[in-house]
Amino acid sequence: MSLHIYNTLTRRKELFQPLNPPKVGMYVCGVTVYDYCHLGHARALINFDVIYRYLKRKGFQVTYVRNYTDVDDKIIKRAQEEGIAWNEVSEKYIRAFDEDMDGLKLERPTFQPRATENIGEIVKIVESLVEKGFAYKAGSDIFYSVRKKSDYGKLSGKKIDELESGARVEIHEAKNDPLDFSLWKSSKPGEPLWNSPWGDGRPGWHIECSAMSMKHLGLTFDIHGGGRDLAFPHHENEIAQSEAYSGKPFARYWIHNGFVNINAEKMSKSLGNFMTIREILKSYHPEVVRLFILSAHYRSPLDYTEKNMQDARQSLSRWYTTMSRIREHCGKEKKPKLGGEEAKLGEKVSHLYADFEEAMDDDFNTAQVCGLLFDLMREWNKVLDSSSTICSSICHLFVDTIGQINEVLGVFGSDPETYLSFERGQVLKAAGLAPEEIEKRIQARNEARKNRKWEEADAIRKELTEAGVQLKDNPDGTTTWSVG
RNA sequence: GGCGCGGUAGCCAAGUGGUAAGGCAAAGGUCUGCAAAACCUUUAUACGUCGGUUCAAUUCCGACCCGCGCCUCCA
Repeated sequence: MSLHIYNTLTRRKELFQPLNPPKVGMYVCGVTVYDYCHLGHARALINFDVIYRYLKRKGFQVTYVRNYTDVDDKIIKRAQEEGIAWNEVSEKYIRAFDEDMDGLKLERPTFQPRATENIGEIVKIVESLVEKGFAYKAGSDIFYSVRKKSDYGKLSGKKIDELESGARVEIHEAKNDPLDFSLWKSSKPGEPLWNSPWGDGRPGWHIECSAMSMKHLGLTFDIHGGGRDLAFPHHENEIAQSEAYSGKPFARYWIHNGFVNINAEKMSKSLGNFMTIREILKSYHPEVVRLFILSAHYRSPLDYTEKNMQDARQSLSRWYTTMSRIREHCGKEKKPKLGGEEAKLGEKVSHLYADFEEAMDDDFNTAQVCGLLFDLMREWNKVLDSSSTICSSICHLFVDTIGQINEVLGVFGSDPETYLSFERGQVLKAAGLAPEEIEKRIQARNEARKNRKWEEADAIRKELTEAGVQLKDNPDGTTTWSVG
């Protein structure tokens, strides 16, 4: 099967056929750097990270561009509130964004252009739009005229007249039409400014993405993505101005991810119901965050609750516990023949990659991949429980395949011990316990057990359990502990 | 008001024109001094409601109800 992508433009899943295979150009709208990013941003970032990685895995040569919007009303407002320069604000939050990206284990895009570094390109496009009659000067501002092209609204399925009957369009007396949007804004005193044929000013919001995408990917390119909320007006306006400028189709496949909800409502800055990425990373391993996000399909709404996060954490702990068991068996001797359960497992393992690919080819169905993996986890535990020797080729094939899946999802493929000890560290830190302390308790408990003082032994165990530490009495008489 | 998306077990969540992946939670069992972990079994007469098409629909079509999103900055 080959890759099919749901295209917002056609509202259908379509076979993905790049313009110039094996090259693929992908542009994703980044963030406006005026504050810390929240989980909603993380979802978009992680989804497109996975899409980028999967396309590469499929053998495409992907040029991935994601911008920083580093000049904007909100940045200026923030700077004024804090009494600092506007670019101090943007610099600060670009750094924060980069830290969050690393925290979430995102791969860096091929290019991460900033609006302010592309003013020349922006001015050039605006000039051309004015020349061609798609844009006009009103006062010291330049506006794009939405009625100059008949297909305005094709991405979001909206019609200009219907939009205007809605009462929420901003009234700006300088505009010819309420839906016209600014390409270039004149600057007020104290605001950032660049020279232009229309006087000092700064770019409007939408034009930067047109300029930066076409600069790096060409006039027509393959994939353009972002959150659902960007489809209108941002992406719609990008299409209008870009196609008016180039006379060619702009992006061919439009991908939009769904929101992260809290109490069935969209997580957003304005509602104040958000969790920043850095807050979440204080309590959760990055892979837990990735698993939480990837366990739902990217277009579905995703509910953030503490319980759902804990579920993801627990699933991942179980996963790595099993992976740890499997690795132990990897080195063991080879058995010539496979028994019933083991043969069944071997069968599943052997087509795991194909199953993974089939799920991903179907519009990046990461939720299905998770199901696949947890199903296999049960199979493994079953075999591991019943046999002390496992055919090592199955172990190696499995670990190898998981490694490949991990390259795409950024989950499931870490060293199990590293992951589990991280989890241990977090629980211990929360409980204020040191490993040595736990060992001491275990010894005390085993002493009590030896003397058949069960009550005393159980009291110690209960104490540790309440601190989040689980004890496990092994068949060989030793006691080990784990968390979560 | 316009446009769009979605309603699957207690919860989260895939999926299919021929009677529903996976996870969590719950119950019973194996194991254990008791536990924990792991494994086994059980847990949706059925996928919002009502119609229609069909030999057959949860899956297609229509209407309706409910939720959400966009139409203003927003991932």
